[in-house]
Amino acid sequence: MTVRNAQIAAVFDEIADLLELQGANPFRVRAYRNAARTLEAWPEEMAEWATQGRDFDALPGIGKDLAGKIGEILQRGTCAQLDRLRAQFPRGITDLLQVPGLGPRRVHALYHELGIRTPAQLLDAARAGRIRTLPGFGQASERRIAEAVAGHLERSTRWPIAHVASDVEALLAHLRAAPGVSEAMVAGSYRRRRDTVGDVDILVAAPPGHALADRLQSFDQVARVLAHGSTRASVVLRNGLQVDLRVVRPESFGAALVYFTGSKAHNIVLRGIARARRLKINEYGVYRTGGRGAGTRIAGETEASVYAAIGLPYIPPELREDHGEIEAAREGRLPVLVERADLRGDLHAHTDASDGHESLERMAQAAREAGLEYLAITDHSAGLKIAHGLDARRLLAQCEAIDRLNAGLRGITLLKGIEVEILPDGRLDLPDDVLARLDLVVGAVHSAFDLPRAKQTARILRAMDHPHFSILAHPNGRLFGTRGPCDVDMERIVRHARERGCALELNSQPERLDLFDLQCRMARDAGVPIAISSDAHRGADFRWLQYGVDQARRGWLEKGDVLNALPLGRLWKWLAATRTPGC
DNA sequence: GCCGTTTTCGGCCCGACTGTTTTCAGTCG
Repeated sequence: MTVRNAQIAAVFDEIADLLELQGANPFRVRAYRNAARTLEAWPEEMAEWATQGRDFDALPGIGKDLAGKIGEILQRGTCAQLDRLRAQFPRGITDLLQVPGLGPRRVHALYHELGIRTPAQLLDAARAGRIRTLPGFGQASERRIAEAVAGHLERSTRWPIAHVASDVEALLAHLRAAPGVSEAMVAGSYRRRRDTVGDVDILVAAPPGHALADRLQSFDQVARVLAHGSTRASVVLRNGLQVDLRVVRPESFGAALVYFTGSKAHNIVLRGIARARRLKINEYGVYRTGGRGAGTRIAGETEASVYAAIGLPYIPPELREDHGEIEAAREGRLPVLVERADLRGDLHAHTDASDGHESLERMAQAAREAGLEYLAITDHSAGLKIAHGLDARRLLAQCEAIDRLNAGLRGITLLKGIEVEILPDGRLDLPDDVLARLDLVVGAVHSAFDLPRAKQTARILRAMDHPHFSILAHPNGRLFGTRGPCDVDMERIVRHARERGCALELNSQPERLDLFDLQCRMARDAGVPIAISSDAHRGADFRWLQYGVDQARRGWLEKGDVLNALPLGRLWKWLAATRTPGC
């Protein structure tokens, strides 16, 4: 059994939870949590490091002790310390920590005073009126806990970012229209353009004493109010999304934007740099802490002023994860991130010939209106029955139709392609002589998602070895809310793509956003081009490209890393070069 | 438990809100 980084992180998180319940030194708890976050985000597997004899304490935040525990977890799947801690607490008690409003102290009290060890028992106790009897708890606490547990048991915790965009835009417009508001922006993971968000943070610049919490509550989508003070408020929208509002004076807007955009890890590093310079960063600005000028505010109106105050250039929000961006900023080697306007074409789209909803002509027109110069038509192949996939005869007929259409099109060129099924054994779903007549071949897995890692990886590697293979579509197969990613060895796939000279897709559909951000970075580092593709099934879907670009930026991609940022002439050359010689 | 431009010990980000407190602890982000 190979132990993955995510499993090591889960062990460290559970240790952290149990140490918290035990009342351990909070900084010790934080060390475990930091280690878990580092491992989750690290692009290379520690199991691989172990076979290479590399030392785990080369990871940031991992010292001798945690390095030893990583080694132990790789061998046993757990570690002695976790075993000891588990023996001291009832199984599953850490679930209680997930209930909003319950932290370690209160869970400790609930367990020791009332014997509560599960969310269901907690709900029973709250309804029976037993919680209000505990010191430090009252009737209000009891009611809120009951609501939180009931909500916790049913609520989905994250949304694809595109699913909340219309609510967010409407709410921003509602807030901006309030008198006295000079700016309103989204912060948090939404602004960092993560693929999913758990809640939405909105920041507003307005004079002190402004009744913005009331303005928030008057938004017609608000279902209930969780909290409201003079500078903060939290509400839950009708769809269950939590929105946190913060109000600051205009002169603090930049500092507050840095603060609430995060990530938390990024901010902690910024504060460390500030401390070393005898400065303090909070949501109101950057302040001197030592000498005669102590307390003087030296920055904060803009984000750039905050970064400049600690000697750094502006860092784009998508990079603020403490994944090396601060070191890069210090050394002047921040990437110049790709932008939507850099995309010259789109290399994955469907028509009504398979499961798309519009004709060739309409898709071509919509692509041109989206500012694209070329569009690859890549309908499904026959193996995907549910999508009415194309067999060789229908595909060749479509090729002829594209040739005829191209002859009359202005401002857009259609490329002849296919999204061909990668069969479970790694063969492609169409004959070689048919694939040879296409401009590009996009290969995709739509079946046998649950193959074991070695077989799934070998299946994809074999498909990539096909002489006409161009791009691997949605490489993980994740469909948010439907299925998780396939178990594949992405490092091997990236290495193989480099050796084979083919590309990986970053699928821009909001439920996919696949490649993931860290994998984009891995591909970039390996020199493998990425196609940011819409996978459009109707003309309106070209708007998804923005979400793909957002994720590409999180993966540190520059224009030069993106295949469809090439002008058409250079794309033709790339496509010709990627075909294995002799075919 | 980690770490070093205050350095191998003594720090570790910091402020707002809530509830139950009568001055603050717990939780959250």
